Amino acid sequence: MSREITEIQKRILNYIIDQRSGRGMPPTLAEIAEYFGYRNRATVRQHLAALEKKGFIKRDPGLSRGIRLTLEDKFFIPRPVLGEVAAGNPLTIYPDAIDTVELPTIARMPKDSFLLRVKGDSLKDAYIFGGDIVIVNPNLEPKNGQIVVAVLDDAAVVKKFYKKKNEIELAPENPEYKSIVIEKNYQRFKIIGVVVGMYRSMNKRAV
Amino acid sequence: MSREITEIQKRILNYIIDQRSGRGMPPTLAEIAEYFGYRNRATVRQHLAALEKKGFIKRDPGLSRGIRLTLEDKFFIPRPVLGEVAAGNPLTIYPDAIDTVELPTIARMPKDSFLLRVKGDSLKDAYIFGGDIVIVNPNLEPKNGQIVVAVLDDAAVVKKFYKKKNEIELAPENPEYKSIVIEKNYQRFKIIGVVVGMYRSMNKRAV
DNA sequence: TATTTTACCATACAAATGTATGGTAAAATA
DNA sequence: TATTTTACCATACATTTGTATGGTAAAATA
Repeated sequence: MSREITEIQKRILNYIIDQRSGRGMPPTLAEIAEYFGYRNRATVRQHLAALEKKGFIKRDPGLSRGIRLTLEDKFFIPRPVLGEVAAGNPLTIYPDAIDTVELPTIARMPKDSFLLRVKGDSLKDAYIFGGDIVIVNPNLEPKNGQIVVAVLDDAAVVKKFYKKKNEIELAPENPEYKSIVIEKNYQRFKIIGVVVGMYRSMNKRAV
Repeated sequence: MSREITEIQKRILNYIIDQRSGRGMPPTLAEIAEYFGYRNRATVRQHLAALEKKGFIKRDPGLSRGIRLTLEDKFFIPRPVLGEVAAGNPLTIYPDAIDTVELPTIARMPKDSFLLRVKGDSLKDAYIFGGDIVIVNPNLEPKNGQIVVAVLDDAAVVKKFYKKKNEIELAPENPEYKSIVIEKNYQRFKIIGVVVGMYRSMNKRAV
């Protein structure tokens, strides 16, 4: 049995998450079927069975809208922070978790995403500061203007992404730092993921 | 017709609120009936009709668990009156349906923490902006310098909290707005909770 | 006092919702 | 190649859920 989630299953899972946070309750089988254009609910049911088997959801048999998100059981879930990512000067990502943070469940984190703690102030014009936690999705195709995490010469950077003809520009949010321009087929450069969210705890910092 | 909510109606409303925040979805008529020991759902239905008539809930006919909390909706999703918050003036959150006596009920509505979507820019110096989600803990004693959510004269404000000898100062983060000073035993003022965290989704905004 | 509201009940029905079974076809996997 | 998984379909059925109607009794109100 493959542990991987399929594309369709992922879309259904996302729809459930959206409905739950947007409308305040999980959808019914019929609602899912209608949204995806299925002609009957059994199809949905099979997808849900697959999602449950793979551990993404838990079903309450016989209960209407009885779909629970195992990822989102608690309001806060502890998650590992994989490293600190730098500001101006690139920093290495640690192989193992350096810390855990209690992430609010509304901070929707795809299963394959990970967390990084921001160091320095190169993103301060994007209102992201040292100490903030960014949520990184490694499976997204970066679009122009999005903030990405990348590895450049064995070091990690968090910058705005701009794709050009033959090169890629990584622009800082802070004008004190310069843009980095990389040739498109430069070997020692790799996009790690797209920053999809940010979390800040208020208690530690003196606001 | 009395505008007042009855004791039983209040208990049912609280049960709905608890279920929604605790289990992630509103209860069915049958679940309410079972919890309160009613032998049939028509009784529950009549109470819900009364609650809807008085403006506390909104029902979606034919939909399972189709109970929406109008209070919570207005609390979480600001209404057209938002211009006031953008201008730094307090945002009205409670409609005429609720009098000031019921305010504490709303404050203890969530079990532990709850969420507010920020509108306007009165917190921009704290780097919190419209669209951001703040996480509010109603069970914390506010300390000086912390950001609190409070109800002042039937309106909600999000400000920095400073306790003084005989008064409380609510300072905005944005210097364009003025501080609010309240006498310590002023009746129409109540702290709802302390802002403990903040979350921002990156996909929606053009960073 | 008469009327209305509140707070339950019973019964019946309709619609929504979840379940079960069996089938087809393409893609992935062993 | 044979088998399994994925991704749908159709049909039928059971249960849950919401709705409708009519009734009783106490309390509140006019």
